[in-house]
Amino acid sequence: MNKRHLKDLLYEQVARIGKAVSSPKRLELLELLAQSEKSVEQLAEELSINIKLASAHLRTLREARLVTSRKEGKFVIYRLTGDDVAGLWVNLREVAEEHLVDLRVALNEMVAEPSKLLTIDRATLLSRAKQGDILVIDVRPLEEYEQAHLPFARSMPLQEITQRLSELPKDKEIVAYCRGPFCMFSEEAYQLLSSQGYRIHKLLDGVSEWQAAGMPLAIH
Amino acid sequence: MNKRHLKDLLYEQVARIGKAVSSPKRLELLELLAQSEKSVEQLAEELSINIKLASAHLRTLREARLVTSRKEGKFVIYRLTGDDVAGLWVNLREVAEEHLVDLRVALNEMVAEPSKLLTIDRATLLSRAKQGDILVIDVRPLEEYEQAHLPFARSMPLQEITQRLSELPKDKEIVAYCRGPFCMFSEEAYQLLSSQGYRIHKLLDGVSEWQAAGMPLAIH
DNA sequence: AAATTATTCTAATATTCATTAGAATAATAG
DNA sequence: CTATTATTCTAATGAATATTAGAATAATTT
Repeated sequence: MNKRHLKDLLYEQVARIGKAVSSPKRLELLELLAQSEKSVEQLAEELSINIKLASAHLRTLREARLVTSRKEGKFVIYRLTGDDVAGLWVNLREVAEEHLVDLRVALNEMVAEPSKLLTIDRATLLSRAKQGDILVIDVRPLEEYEQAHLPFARSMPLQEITQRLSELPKDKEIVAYCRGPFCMFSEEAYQLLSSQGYRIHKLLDGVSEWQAAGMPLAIH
Repeated sequence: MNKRHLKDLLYEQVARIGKAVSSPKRLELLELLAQSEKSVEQLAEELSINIKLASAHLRTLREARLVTSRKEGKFVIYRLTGDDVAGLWVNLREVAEEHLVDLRVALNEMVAEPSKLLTIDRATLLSRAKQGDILVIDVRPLEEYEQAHLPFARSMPLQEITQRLSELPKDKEIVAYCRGPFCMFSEEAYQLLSSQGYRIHKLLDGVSEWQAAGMPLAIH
C-alpha cells in the first residue's frame, strides 16, 4: 500500500470538481441552473453558444456529478445535483471578487448607479419586507421564481414590467433582485422604474447568495 | 458596449479561480498552506514532487491571487491570501465528498477503524474540552499548531508522541486531530496510542473545517 | 570573489481541453 | 412509416496545461 498513491487519489477526486468549475461557460451554466432546471436549448440560448457546445459542457458537469438530467418528451432537462453546488458557485464568485481586482473593476463598470444598491442588511430587509414596509420584486422569469424565491417577494419578470406598472406602488420603497451579482435584470428594472418615478433599489443577491448567507427561501 | 462580451469577462475572472483549483497538486498545496506558511522546499517535500514543479504550481496559484510570498534569507515563504481561500478548499472537498462515490470509497479504505471516529458534535466537543473532560491533541508539526489550533488543544506532534507518552492520561478520553480528513496523522496517532491502551478517538476536522463550520479557533 | 543553495524563468514535449462539424439516436408530429 | 426536432456521440483541430531540463537570479557561506 503506497501512501503517496492513495493521497494522490483523494486530491484527484476533488480536482474533478475543480476541473468542472474551471471554465467560464460551465460556471455560467451552473449559475443558470441554480435558478431552476432548464433544457439544453434554453441554456445554449442564454449563453449565446451553440447546442453542441452546451451539450459538451453539460456532459463535463455531469461527469463531475454537479448536474443531472431527465428526459421530458424530446427535451433533456438539466438540474443541479444539490444546493451545495449552487453554494460552491457562490463561494467561487466571492473568492474571485475578494482577490481579483479585474473582476471588481468590470463589475463596477456594468452597474450604472452603485449608489442605488441596497445598503441595509439581509435581516433588516427580510423584516421590513414581512411588515410590507418594502416591496421586494423578483424580476427573473416566472419559472425561476416558482422554483424558489426570497420570502415575501412578488414575481415581476423584467419582460412584463412595462405592462404591469399599475401593480407597483409609487409611495413605497421597491427592491428588485435577479439571478445574482452578475445578472443585469435588476439593473434594467432599476433603469426602467426609476425613469418612471418609482422609489427603486437594487439588491445584488440572487437566491443562491441569499441562501448561502444563511437566510431562508420560499419554495413554491 | 457588448453585453455578452462584458458577461464573458465576469465569468472568465471567476474561472481563473476555478482553473487554479483544477489540479490535484495545487489543491494539496492549498491544504498545506491552510495550516501555516511554508517554503517552496517544504511544500515540494510534502507533495513528493520536485521543486521546479512546486514552483510552477505556486506561480499559478499566485497568478490567481490565492497565495502570496515573501523572501526570507534565501528561502521564499508562501502563504494563503486569506481565510476564504482555506474555506474554498473545504467547500470543494465537501462537494466532492458529497457527490463523488469514488472519493468516499477511497477515504474509507484509508481509515482503519471508522468506529473510532468521534461522533459527538463540535459544540459538545468544545464544551467538554473546556471543562477538561476530554483532552484534545493536535498532532501536526508545532509550527502549524502555533499558527492556529482548536481551542483547548494541546500540541503533540506525531513525531514526538512516543517520547512524550507520559504527558497523556490513561483515564481520560483523548481526541486527536490533524490537517483535515485527507491527513493521516491522526490515524497514525490513533494506531499508536490505542495499542498502548489509551482511550483515543479521531476527529476528521482540521482547523479549516472547524472554522468553516463557524467554530472559533485559538490563535497564538 | 567563488562556490553553494533556493528559487524562478525559458524552452520543449506530451497531454488534455474547447470547439466545431457530421453522423447517430430518440422522441414526436405529420 | 417518414420527416422533424432535440440532443448526443465521434472525430478532428487548435489552444492551453503539466512536467521536466537547463540557464539565470539572488542570497548566503566559504
